[in-house]
Amino acid sequence: MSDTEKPTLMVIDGHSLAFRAFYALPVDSFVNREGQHTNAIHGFIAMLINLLQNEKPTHLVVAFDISRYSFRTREYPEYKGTRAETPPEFIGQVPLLEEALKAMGIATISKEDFEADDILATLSTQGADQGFHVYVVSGDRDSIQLVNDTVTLLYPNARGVSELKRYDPPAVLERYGIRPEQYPDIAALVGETSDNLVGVDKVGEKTAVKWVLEYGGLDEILAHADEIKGVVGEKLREQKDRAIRNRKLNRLVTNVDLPVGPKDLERRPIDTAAVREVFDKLQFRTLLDRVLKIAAAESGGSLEQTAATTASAAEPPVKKLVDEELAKWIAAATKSGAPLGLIVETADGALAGLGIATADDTAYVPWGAHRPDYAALEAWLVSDAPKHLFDSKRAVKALAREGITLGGIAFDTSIAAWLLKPGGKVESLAGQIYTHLGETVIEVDQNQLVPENEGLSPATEAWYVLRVADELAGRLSDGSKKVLDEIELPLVPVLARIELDGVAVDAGELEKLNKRLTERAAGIASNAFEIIGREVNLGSPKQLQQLLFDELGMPKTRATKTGYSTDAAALADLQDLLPEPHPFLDLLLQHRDATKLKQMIETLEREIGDDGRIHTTYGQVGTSTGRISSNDPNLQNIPVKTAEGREIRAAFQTGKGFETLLTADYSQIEMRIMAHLSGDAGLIEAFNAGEDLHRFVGARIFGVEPSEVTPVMRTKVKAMSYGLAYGLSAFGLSKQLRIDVAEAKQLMVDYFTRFGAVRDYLRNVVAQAKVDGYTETIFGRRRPFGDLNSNNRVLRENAERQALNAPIQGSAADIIKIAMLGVASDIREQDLKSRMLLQVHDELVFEVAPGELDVLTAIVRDRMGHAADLSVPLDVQVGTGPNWDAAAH
DNA sequence: TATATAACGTA
DNA sequence: CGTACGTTATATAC
Repeated sequence: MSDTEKPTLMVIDGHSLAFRAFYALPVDSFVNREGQHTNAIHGFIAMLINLLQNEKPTHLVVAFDISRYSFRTREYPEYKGTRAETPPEFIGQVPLLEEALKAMGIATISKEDFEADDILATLSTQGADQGFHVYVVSGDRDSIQLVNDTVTLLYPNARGVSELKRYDPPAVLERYGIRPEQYPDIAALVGETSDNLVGVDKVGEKTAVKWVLEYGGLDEILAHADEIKGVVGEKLREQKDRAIRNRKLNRLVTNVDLPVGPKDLERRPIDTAAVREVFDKLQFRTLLDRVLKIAAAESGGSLEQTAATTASAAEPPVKKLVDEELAKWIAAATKSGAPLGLIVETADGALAGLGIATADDTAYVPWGAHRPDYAALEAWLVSDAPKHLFDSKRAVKALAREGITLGGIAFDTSIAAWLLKPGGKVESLAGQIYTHLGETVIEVDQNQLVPENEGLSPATEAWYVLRVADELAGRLSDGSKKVLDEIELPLVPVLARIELDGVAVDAGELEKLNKRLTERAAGIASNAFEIIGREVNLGSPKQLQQLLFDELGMPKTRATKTGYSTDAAALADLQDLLPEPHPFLDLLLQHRDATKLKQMIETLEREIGDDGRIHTTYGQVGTSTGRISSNDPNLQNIPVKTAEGREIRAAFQTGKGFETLLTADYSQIEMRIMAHLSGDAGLIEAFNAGEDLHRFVGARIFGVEPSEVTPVMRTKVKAMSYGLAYGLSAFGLSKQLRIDVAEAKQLMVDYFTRFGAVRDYLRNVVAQAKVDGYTETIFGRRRPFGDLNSNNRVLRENAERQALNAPIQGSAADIIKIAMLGVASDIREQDLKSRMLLQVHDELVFEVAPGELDVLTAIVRDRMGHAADLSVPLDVQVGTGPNWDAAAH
């Protein structure tokens, strides 16, 4: 058998290389979405891939230590005794690595009472005997003793595991000047710090090598110990026991009784599905590509062929269809009643074409100026015939602009992916294809004016949507499916309608306010500059820090990542710490106030459309709790607290042809949800009493009559109540109320004495989430958590507060969404002209058509008030007025 | 030219 | 050391 035909056995020391990788790669750069560190796994797999490609082992195994105890620690308890505690970030990585290896078809092995090195020694010896060429991959120098003509050691260099140095006998000779089997003698004399094996004093590598070369080996050296002169000789004679002990411990066992031999370790095929799953969990995209490539190459075909076989089918060719052909195609495609994939191609928001797909056929419909006969298509679009979409709201809007009301929205891959992983990255379709199908498609760079590559046809995209939808649907829990079907999908057209309608804004009012603020800001700035004797950029925290803390020498309050905070709270603290208030600080705050409002106004002005209205975009898939968000512009953070801020709000007005604005908001919805979820009798009574909540609670806590609750008491109780749902601490409460921690603590104690079930509930939510790994809203919306059992206190406690808050905030989000659906449905059925304009988490704003105020008010009260059946009533406050501010109550 | 940070508006 | 968002200007890294 010639050397090239020899099978190659590769045995890898799992722990030592995972550890090397751990220290070679930055911990913080490799954290998956669950907060699990993955740097060691990443480094290990990357190394392994290189080994597979370069060395092409036919037989492969990774050996792991079972624990840090072995026969060696029994014989010599100090062995490896200096090893520090395992770094917390390393914990958990080995089991995941083993999982990844399993998916890759790579055997792992471990043996009670032995170290991985002994397994390496045994298998490499057996392998050499059985005609293998053997590679030993280890970060433990003791493995050098295994090297011979058929056994090569691959040893990581100082730079980590990306490069492995190859040690064959000549390389060992060059590095150490000895034969491989002599290495343990050297190590025995010198000692091994990492194993806590102390060597002979004064003997270093050079001396040890010299002796070994002179006498042949440790036994011979000790036999001739008397001949060795000087202090080293003395030490050797004194401490020869150390060397003997070391030599005993560093001799690797070559006859460990293993359940498998080299021949059993033939590489198995890579399980691409399992690899996808594990690597997805680890978020190893690049590595996944590389492994799949190897899998493709190894399964005999080219990558393309393999991709095609792993896919359920190859992309069907795209047919461009119009008129009669299109009508026929649709008739055939819809015959079975199975859902079709639908992609609405847009150019600047306008409809440009449609891609439609069945499981094995696709069609593209151009939507140019000329569209002779699309009746069949339009009928299908409007019908209830099920359609699966990606980003359905965008599609609904584009079609609505063409006068087509899309019906049958049966699935949206964006929403489904979000429900599975709320708060996760919102992916493009190409991203979803990659993440959920593991296939790579060409993606057009949205930032490029003239794209250099052509993306998929919308028709092909529609085909992929069907496949992604199948994949996602299978992973939705029953609760999530219900949330998707009964809340999120029906909400799509409602939100689309709100966005299309927009809200009327008085640009003139905004302009006037802007002018006033501009002058004000300039005045404040020049006053401020005069006080400090120079100009600074008041909008630059950096320059402010320089001025306040360096030049003016003011006391530093809260630290930030890059220095010290100059935010409003910090400046207030600062003002208190100074012997007398510094006028600059006050001016700075006023300036911030004015410029902030100014910026907001300018943003809004830019967003006013040709119709004189602002059309925000609602984000249905961005938040981690289930709320919707608003952007371009954000209409959920329009000022309300200050008088000047409310002037901005007042610029949102009743549009032409409408009678008034109507606002409706839930009062204390989160507290009500807490009362419901906790079943706290006191809190439930508070809400049923119909009295001012904070007054009622204050009376209980302070033991007075409701009428005797002072404003200070009420403020404290209010802060406590609101803080509850956020996981507020005594420290935070004291900070907010500017009282001492002891008083805050007492307040909390008193609160929970009266409302103990609330505390029990909040505790239980977190405890349950720790077990389940997720929280659930009243309606079954889930939010997963990874850090609840983290060893990192900051991560864990953050996750705990999030878990505590999620069911409360999320249930409130569910409730207002259900209310929106109800109101929209009634408006539609009663054919009202009034319309919903805004949603601000617990508030809805409507534009009321002439004569519809009473009926709309009734609908809104009813639908909002009965959106959920809680053990406390849902109180809805309604107000009307010519503008948003005036309509508040 | 893109990304991070600090700050601040809302519920 | 209180949850959930989006937007801005400035500063920094590229």
